[in-house]
Amino acid sequence: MVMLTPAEQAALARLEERERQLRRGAVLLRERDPAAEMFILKSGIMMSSVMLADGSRQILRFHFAGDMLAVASLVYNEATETITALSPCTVCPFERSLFAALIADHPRIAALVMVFNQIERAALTDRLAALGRTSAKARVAATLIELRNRRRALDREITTRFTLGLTQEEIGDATGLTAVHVNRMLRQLEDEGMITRDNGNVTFTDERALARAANFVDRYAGLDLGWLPAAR
Amino acid sequence: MVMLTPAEQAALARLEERERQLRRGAVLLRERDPAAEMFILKSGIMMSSVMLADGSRQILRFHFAGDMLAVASLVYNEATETITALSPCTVCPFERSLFAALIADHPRIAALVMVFNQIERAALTDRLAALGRTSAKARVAATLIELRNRRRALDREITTRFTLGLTQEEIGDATGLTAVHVNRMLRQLEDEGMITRDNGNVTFTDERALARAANFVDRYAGLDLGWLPAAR
DNA sequence: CGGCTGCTTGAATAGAGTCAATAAACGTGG
DNA sequence: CCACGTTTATTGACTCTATTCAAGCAGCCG
Repeated sequence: MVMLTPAEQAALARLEERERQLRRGAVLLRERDPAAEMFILKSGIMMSSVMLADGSRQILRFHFAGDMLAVASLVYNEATETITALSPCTVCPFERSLFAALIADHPRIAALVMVFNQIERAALTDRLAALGRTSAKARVAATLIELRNRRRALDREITTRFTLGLTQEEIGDATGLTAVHVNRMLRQLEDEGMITRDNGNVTFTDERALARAANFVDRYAGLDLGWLPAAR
Repeated sequence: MVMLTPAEQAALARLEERERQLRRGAVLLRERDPAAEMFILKSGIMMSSVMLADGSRQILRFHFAGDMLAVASLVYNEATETITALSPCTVCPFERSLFAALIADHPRIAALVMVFNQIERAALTDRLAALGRTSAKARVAATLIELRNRRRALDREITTRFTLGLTQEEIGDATGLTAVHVNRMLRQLEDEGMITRDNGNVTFTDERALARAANFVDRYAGLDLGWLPAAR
């Protein structure tokens, strides 16, 4: 989408010098723990979540390969979110000071980071609107579509069938529902012919209807990167 | 908090060369309209919101003096959010190309913009958790506290009494509730002795209890800006 | 085999929405 | 300054969506 100069590529590569493996369920960073590191997610799927006073959990975001994690470490001394592996993962940790140097030296990379910030902001506000103003069924449908799309972005083989990789409780924590109600909504989507399920996999059987049920908006359409500053 | 060099200050001042006045209710930017401008909010209170297919509205964020608006114009050709004045406002419009030049020339300002992005991200995720996992009463209480705090940040006179400046319907659109239910929750907070109300003003009579009811977290505590690159 | 964890379903309950009617506040033009 | 129309606030009665509680089942792993 955007061509990077060799110098820029080399600078980015420095962020990926170290690697760390995580098993499903492993916690990369826990809310309120001191944190001065950031991470690139190299492979696998992770999530970030927060815990509320009453012990309930809200999943904020799912992370896929290529995402930059714990960017809040730039600004906060303590982690604001818990980051957990949903599948076996590889992450590349780096110091925030290294990142600071990177954006000071490479304004175009700084600009690109802002681009991703804005895309993420759009994703968060879509979820906000979904939680505030859409039905349980719509939220579950939207979650299914988002998971499929992000998986598909990394693996062109994937079309209508994919591995969910989440428990129904996790879907509930992402959508603000109970696991029980998530189950009922999945059943309803199935009964209405929009999806079928077979142990952990979901198949979209009427994607049009599912997208309609989900109030889906594609945030990667309509991107415009023409404003980026010139390479240095 | 952070000292800017004269050159940096001058560069920032260029963003505020033009001014535009808005009346309450005026729309600065409408969702899906083409947009290549950004804005600094100089005075007044605004909100950004999205409209859903069924005509319901979700308010995403309230904006106060000093906020940068429509940052998504950096990345999207069409506005992703509607931005509306909640009081008489003054905004300073500028081209996104001017902003691109600014961050290319002044890495420290680029870094500061990222800081604000992250603070905003934290605010959005707090709201996400509130919508997903807290009761109607908690959401209304949290909204009251947020409005008071942001007003107080600009006007040290304000302590426990402040002007709401929002209709109950607007509070509902921010919290994902109906206006009717917002009314009931305000009444309940009043009956329980946490607030009192007099035409459009709210007074906190038991702030401790209100903060507890709201699950409140102060996101401006724990900031750490030591990582910022050196001035150039 | 036995003990998890996750999935499924039903019945009862609670929290928030809808509908409707009234009252109060506000704004505007005469 | 007042009258009138509009928006906003308030409250009650009823409905419905999602939660809670509970029980049974399936699959997986040591």
